[in-house]
Amino acid sequence: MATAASNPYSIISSSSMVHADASVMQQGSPFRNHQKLLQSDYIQGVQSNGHPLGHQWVSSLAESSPWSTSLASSPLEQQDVKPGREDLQLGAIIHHRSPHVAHHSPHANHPGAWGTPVSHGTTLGGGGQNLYSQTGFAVNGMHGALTPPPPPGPPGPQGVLDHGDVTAAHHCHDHSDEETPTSDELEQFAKQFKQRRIKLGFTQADVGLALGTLYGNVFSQTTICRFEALQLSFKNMCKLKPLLNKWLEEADSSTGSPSSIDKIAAQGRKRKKRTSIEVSVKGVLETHFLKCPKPAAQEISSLADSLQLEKEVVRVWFCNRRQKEKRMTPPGEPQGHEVYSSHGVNTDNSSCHDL
DNA sequence: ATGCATGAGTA
DNA sequence: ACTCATGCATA
Repeated sequence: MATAASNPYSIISSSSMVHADASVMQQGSPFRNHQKLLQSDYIQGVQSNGHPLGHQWVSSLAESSPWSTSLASSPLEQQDVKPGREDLQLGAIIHHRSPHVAHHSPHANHPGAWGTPVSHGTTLGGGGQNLYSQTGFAVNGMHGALTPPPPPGPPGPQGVLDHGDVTAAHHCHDHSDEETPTSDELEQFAKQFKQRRIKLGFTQADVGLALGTLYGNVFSQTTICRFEALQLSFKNMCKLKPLLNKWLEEADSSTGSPSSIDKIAAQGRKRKKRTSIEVSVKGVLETHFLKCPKPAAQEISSLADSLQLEKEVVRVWFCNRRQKEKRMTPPGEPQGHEVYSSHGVNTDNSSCHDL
């Protein structure tokens, strides 16, 4: 009975055969002062021909993540090292980094330097790809023949995005970091990255696509956004940083290397419609989360029953909640500059029994 | 920018 | 079944 409040998997067969040319890509607009009406920047899923290029990017990078291991409070979470298995995916165009095994970092970082004044209302998020089959973007707006975004004139109107070094601007950030960066470095890099990205006139989505075009790893606007906002795990940040760093160099120099056009086809995937959970229900869930972040299966069932939600929805909610809590920007807390030494995410598997 | 969702890898 | 990386769809 509880399965009534959800829609079945929406079968969207909107195979919009937009024969729109790639020139419609307006991503190269110098400046989108009009922060509105561009929610669909490139909804023209240029699928001139469905290249059945089926390949997947398995990017399972595992690096040591000295995150909360400084205060001798966390034994370890997912410390795992799998040396040497990065770009053996689809024969990527380039091979970066060397599979150095076990590079433990001295991690002089403190797990409490993650305060970052992110979340400004820049709101130039490009929006999203509304198609399940996002295929062949012929060429990116990088140095393609399309739209080299002219650098905007405004001399640094983004005052807030400026450097806000905690101590001093002394560390040379021109290192091609082969090593695990510290939290501070990541934070600093993220800020600078966003700043430069905006200056260059690229959207987060553009960057994600460019990464795919350049290195074979496509990322969505979401990921880029979360990177800039430091809303990823330390490990994840470390993984993405080199890629974004390279992109910065490329975008900056924009040397005349004809970008390789290797594109990926998309695999049709029917996704469940996003369930909207009412605020009141969310409140209940949060309350339960505080009591027990890891409820047992049966408890989830009963919870779902009382809330009239699918069990799966509740389960996923808790999973996402835990992830959110693990991220560096604690939920509900205004990203200021506060040191939080206690990441009270109890990792114990003890499920609270409350029936 | 973020909420809900998927899936690979793992315990 | 969980974690973790990632993203579609949405606010």
